[in-house]
Amino acid sequence: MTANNNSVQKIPSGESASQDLAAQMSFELHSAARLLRRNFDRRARAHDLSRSRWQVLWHLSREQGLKQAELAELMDIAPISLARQLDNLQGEGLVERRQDPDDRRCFRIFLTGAAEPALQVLRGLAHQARAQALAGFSNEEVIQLQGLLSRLRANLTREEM
Amino acid sequence: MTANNNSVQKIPSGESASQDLAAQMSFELHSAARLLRRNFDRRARAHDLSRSRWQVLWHLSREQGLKQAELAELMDIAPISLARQLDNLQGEGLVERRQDPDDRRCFRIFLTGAAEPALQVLRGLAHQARAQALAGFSNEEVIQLQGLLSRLRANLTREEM
DNA sequence: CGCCAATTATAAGCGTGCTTATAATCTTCG
DNA sequence: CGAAGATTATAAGCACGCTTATAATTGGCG
Repeated sequence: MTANNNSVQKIPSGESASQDLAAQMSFELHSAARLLRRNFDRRARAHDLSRSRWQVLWHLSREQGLKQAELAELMDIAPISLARQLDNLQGEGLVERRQDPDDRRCFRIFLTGAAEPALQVLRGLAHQARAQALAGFSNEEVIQLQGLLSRLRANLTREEM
Repeated sequence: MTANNNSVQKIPSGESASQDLAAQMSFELHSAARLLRRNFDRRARAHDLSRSRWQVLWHLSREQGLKQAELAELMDIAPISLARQLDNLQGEGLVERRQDPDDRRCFRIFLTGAAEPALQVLRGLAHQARAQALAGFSNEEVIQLQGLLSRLRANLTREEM
């Protein structure tokens, strides 16, 4: 029952080489994303902002007045995940839920004035994190990376299969 | 106290345009990584494999006999996070901890024979997920993406600042 | 030798995402 | 109108990462 197989079979064909490349890329992607997140988190913690908080604030700073479901969709998380974050942020007075006058089921989400200082800090932190991440990248390379990721994302987004 | 500021100030300078680009790229990176993960998870769930499980198995299939701390380092997660996964995997008989003869503090981690079928499934799933993600990508583009991500990762890895 | 710092694994508890289920409300259509 | 189904928010409970703290062991150094 302890018969482990140590032989790491390297299949030599071209097909598998391309697979190996893709696997390595996936790993890089995963890893890069986590490092970026972690890097930002580390900076943010000193300012009492945590990951989910800044994500919500960042999206709200781009567009306010959405209902929760819409915002969640935009952020690409489940509505319930957002609800809890909003509970916290509302508790701290950074956002507010306003009743939609036309539909009593839903709220519209807005930043409060108290959020502005946090947003200022946020922008600074994001700037720092990206400066480190993209050190040595030309503007063109950033565009290139953005384009490739965007295509990859589109591939995965459309009809789940 | 509800004085929210709806004006989304678009600062027009070139410096900020480049910042905006970088911000967009960060979002894409984050998003692409999550979608890839989620896509794989969705496929894997049907086979009773969960994310952390396959990550551990995948790394082990590349190198066995590491101690937990080393494996965790390789996987870029905290040792304690790995410990819980190994508890589960060991409970299912897919991996085993062998006492290191020279250092009674640590274990060496190995796959058992029972892990092989899971690995087979895993490779198939990974193949599918990547095929979807990289649809329409040339081999060169994958290499390009891999290279850019690798540089980004290196930037974030070295000395935490 | 004997003590102190480092290393290894683990425990406790938190944050944040998810799935699944529920209550309230809206919309549609017989 | 009124019942059925969709939509919106929320609740309960799980998965898995993290930080911080603890126990066992090792290794170095007075």
